[in-house]
Amino acid sequence: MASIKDVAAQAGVSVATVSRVLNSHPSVSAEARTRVLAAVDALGYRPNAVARSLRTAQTRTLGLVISDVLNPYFTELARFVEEEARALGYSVIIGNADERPELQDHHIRTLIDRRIDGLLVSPADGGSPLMREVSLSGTPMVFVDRWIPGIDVPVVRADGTGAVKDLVAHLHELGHRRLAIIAGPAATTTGNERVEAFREALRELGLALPDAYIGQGDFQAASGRRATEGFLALPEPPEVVFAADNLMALGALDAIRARGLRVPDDIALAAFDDIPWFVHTDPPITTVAQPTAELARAAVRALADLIEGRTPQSVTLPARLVVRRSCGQDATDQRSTR
Amino acid sequence: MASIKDVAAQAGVSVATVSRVLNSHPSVSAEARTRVLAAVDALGYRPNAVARSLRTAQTRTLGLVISDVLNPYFTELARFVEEEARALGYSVIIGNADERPELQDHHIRTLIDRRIDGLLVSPADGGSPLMREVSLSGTPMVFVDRWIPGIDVPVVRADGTGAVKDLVAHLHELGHRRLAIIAGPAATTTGNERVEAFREALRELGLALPDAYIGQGDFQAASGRRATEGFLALPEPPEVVFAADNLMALGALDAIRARGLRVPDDIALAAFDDIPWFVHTDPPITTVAQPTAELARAAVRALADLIEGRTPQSVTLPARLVVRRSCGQDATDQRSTR
DNA sequence: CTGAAAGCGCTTACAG
DNA sequence: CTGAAAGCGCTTACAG
Repeated sequence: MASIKDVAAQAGVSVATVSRVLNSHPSVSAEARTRVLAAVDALGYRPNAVARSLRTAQTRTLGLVISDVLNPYFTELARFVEEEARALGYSVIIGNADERPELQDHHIRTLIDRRIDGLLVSPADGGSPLMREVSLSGTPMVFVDRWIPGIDVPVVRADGTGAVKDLVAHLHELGHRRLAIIAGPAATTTGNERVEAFREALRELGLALPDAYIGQGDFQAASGRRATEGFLALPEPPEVVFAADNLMALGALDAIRARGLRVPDDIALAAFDDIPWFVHTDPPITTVAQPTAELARAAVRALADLIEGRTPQSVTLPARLVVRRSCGQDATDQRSTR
Repeated sequence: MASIKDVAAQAGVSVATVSRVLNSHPSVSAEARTRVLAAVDALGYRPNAVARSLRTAQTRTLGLVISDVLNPYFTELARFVEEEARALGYSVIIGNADERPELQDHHIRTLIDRRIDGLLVSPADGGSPLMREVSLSGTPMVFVDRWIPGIDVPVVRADGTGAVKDLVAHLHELGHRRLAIIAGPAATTTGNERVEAFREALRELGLALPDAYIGQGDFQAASGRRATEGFLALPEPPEVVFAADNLMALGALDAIRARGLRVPDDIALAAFDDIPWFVHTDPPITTVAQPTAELARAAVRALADLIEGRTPQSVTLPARLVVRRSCGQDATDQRSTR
């Protein structure tokens, strides 16, 4: 592969001049510029990003550590993150933690070793010592979706409180009184917040959330299945199951089917996170939808601000309720809402 | 961030010795090793991967260019690719082409500029000049899933011929005679092969595949919707629609629902690519499943072989039919197959 | 076993 | 406007 030296030789100038042309430095004669550009073209020269990074101490690369790529919510988030980063001139390297703290740390390590300019993370757990260390070390860092109390970095996330309240009101209107939730890991903020929003919304309607109606999940399908099996084995099973993410909802559906029950006739189901497939499940699933694209964009912008020395903003965007048919519907409202 | 110089100073040795310890070079005294390790620990030193890459001319990084991350098939592929790569000591950087050739080229460029050790690609189109150039330039490269005739690199893919034949036999048994397909882009190998396998299977049963029953899609949901609308508007609509990937099947479902028709009573539906949600759609969808994990592993191994100077192997793995309920079922076979 | 030195491919103050 | 030189943080032949 041709190096800057080859280009300099071919153009009959110094490597300094080649570098100036490549970086559009103003003080280069038109003639030198032409000769360099011709040489670049002739040799098919491409600057070595590794060398450039070593010299400039910046990689124009962002690290994105997400808890589970297979979760469509995070896949979508990752896609929009890359899109916005590209628009701002950054590449992004994704690290998938598979909801495993040690894998998360592995990726953070690797990313830091590669000297990424900044880190976007949706922590898989309550936060490892490494994550705290990284934030303290001055590496620009932003939390997206999930965050860790006590680590002082900008947070870009959705607030589901209002939407969960709307959901509970919707369920109440449909006559449901025994509502259960499959929670995410207690160590994650989203795991907690969704349960608390749910509990609070129930309380306002004078409904209780007994412990037996709180299933402990880990945002993965299998845990949704297990939790739902637990609910169904109860002497008085709930009338509604609310899964705190889309994968646990998938598991819940599995469990309900396996029991030979039907949604919403035998039991209602709602989920957090809207995904394209929810329109086509049997029945279409009522969900709390997050503004994924906007979250991704705001997170990237906050990180770029931090990297480039501007003041970053924490952002909280509201989630919203999308009513479909999985919780039942009353006779007066036969239209299905997309 | 501490550099190798700091470690050397702290340990009272030269940077050469530090480097040797870090790379477990045999000829280092036990005492020097201890001192270096202690210094590394004290300083929290991590080698700068950028500098190391510049010096060694290798990045221990693989590039993976996929045509669409939002397609669950590719998401899963990417996940397993990263897993296997990690096991072999490589990181992977994913480039998402969104089925757009120019975006694909952008990612290939960026990846090459970063001097990745090898490139895994599932081409979004018939292959750009750039892709050919890269393969010729000696950059280790392997095609996965899709490939480009005339570019001589190892190919790791699934062969759907047998499974498509099984599918067509299944459809024929259920009494279906008018079968349509939503094809992928003609420029992609998977786009072509699936149509050809389908056509051939029909031919063997004495059935024709009229042009009107071949919808042109692009592996995205919207195209599946359009193609299906076209089929349904035909004077004699097909009895079965076979979508050549899972996203077009999603679009087909959209179109069928919008028309107020039901699957499989009014029209049957089958798809290529199995994904977890197909179990929970209404009805569960009959598909041709690819051995995604095995494909990913074989592709990474082939690429590592190429990079490390061994002889890589092209691999073709069979896909298999998974029968569910979206094509109807006869009275004697009431069990639903997972 | 160890260190001084060269060099990977760039960028950038410095001097002219 | 231009070039020689230093230096980013490593690794590794070479000499001892």
